[in-house]
Amino acid sequence: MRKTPLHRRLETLQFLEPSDWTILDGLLTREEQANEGELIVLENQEINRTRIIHNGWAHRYKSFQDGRRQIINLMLPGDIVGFYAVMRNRSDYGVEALTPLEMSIFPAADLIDALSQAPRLMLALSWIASQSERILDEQITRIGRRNATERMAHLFVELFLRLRKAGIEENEACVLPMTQSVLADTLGMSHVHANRSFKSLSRDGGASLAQGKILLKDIDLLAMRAKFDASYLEQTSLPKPTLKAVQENEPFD
Amino acid sequence: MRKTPLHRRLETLQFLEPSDWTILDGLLTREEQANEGELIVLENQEINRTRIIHNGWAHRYKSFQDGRRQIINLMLPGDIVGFYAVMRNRSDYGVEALTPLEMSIFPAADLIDALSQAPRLMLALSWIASQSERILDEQITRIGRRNATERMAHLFVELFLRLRKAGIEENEACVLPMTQSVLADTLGMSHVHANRSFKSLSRDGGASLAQGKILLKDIDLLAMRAKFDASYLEQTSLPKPTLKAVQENEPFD
DNA sequence: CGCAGATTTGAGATCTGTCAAGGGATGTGG
DNA sequence: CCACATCCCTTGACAGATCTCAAATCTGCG
Repeated sequence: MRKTPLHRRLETLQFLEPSDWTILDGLLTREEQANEGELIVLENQEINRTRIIHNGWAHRYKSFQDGRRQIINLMLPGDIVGFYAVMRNRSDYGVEALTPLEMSIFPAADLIDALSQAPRLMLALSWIASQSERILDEQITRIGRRNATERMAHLFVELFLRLRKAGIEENEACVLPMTQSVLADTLGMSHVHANRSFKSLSRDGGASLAQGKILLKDIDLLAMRAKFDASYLEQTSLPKPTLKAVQENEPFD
Repeated sequence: MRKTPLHRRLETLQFLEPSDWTILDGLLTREEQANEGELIVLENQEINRTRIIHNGWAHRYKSFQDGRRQIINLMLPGDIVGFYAVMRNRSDYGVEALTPLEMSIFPAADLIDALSQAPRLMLALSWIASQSERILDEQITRIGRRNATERMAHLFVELFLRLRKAGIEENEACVLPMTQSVLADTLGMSHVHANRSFKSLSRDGGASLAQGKILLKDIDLLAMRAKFDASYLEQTSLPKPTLKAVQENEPFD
């Protein structure tokens, strides 16, 4: 099995044993592709598949009857789509490809089987799940308590760092394949205001537009404008007590 | 072991076997109390305990150096605090008691042990975790794409329904133990504007104030003002394929 | 009573949204 | 190669929502 961004994220844990990798790779046998703009998951539709993104971007969104749309999270290589799919009979969100996508796909129930067999894998994938949850936390904080430019700069820095962690090269991580409307729906603002905020960032030299793509030019500058604190994304290893706990029970202090 | 709100939530699944309940109760042996205003979890501090709320309210928040604060989620009876604590060495958020609290507390690593022993329990608690994630999704959508009054009405209805699912009686579920400043920090607005929005809801008879508590008076009315769609909270049972999958492997169609 | 914290209100400043229109790039068909 | 359509970006003007500041009122409590 080739090394996917998910592999790279999990490798940094230095925690899984060969048998765990084998079980993981057992899940990643079937591939799926999608075209730009394709809907991978439909809102309010049954879901029973889990996907791992190997290449390309997608977004997870909710839409209103009156046309409003909120993008909840951007899904990057190494992210899991429908981790909890087996626990729910309907999807409360949609997922749409922002670029052509390469993914693995498997029945969500297989995940449960794999995790019951391999506690370390369970821990490792829960670690991924916990990261997604922290990213949602930060999205809430960003939208709730930051103004438009801060919000945008903050998102840019987050995306850059997430891409790096998935093993995407720095120069590739600086190109965001999204329109300003997508940006607006992610940040909870109008596309007109998103444009004004973006212009403000590009005037400073933090970002620019090239071939219809957003280019991040000065991450440090963006981080400063966003008052960025990276701690919610940092995690190089599982804490020691955890590592022990998978082998043997730990006494309660 | 007495029947806690968590028990009641899990019971509705009609899915756990006696042995699972035993393992769960094994986790819930040690109790912890907290006073109103007490900090249960400190921001940027080590965490290695998981808590189950049995009684009372708390909130999970992030704060900025300049004093801004965003409440990410309100934690109610039956909710789990620090489900992923074992996977991270530091907490990215704080948790503060909004009322006196009764909780169970145990080392986060014990959760892993319990879940490795009991796949059905793993599934059941993941189901709880997936609900929290959907609630975060909705919080993002609420803050990102709803105006102030819609936001507030929407939160009120969500809280009412969450409390009901945790087995809290309807009349008790209509009393929210939070100030308008807490409400404002939850909804990402200023406390002044929160007050104006609240007044607008109370003028219509949807809510009112009594003894410093927010009283929900007409849930249907609030739901209408919020254009509330309850699907993200609904889930009476696990889908059939899942139930099967825990016993035996399921063929991939 | 008097304090501390919570709610309420007004006024003005600021931010953000809406509407409307123009410009630029890209792709398609003639 | 041009005409045209489409999608995206950009801008201005104005309306509306929300924030900030400041002060008044209210409430529970010692």
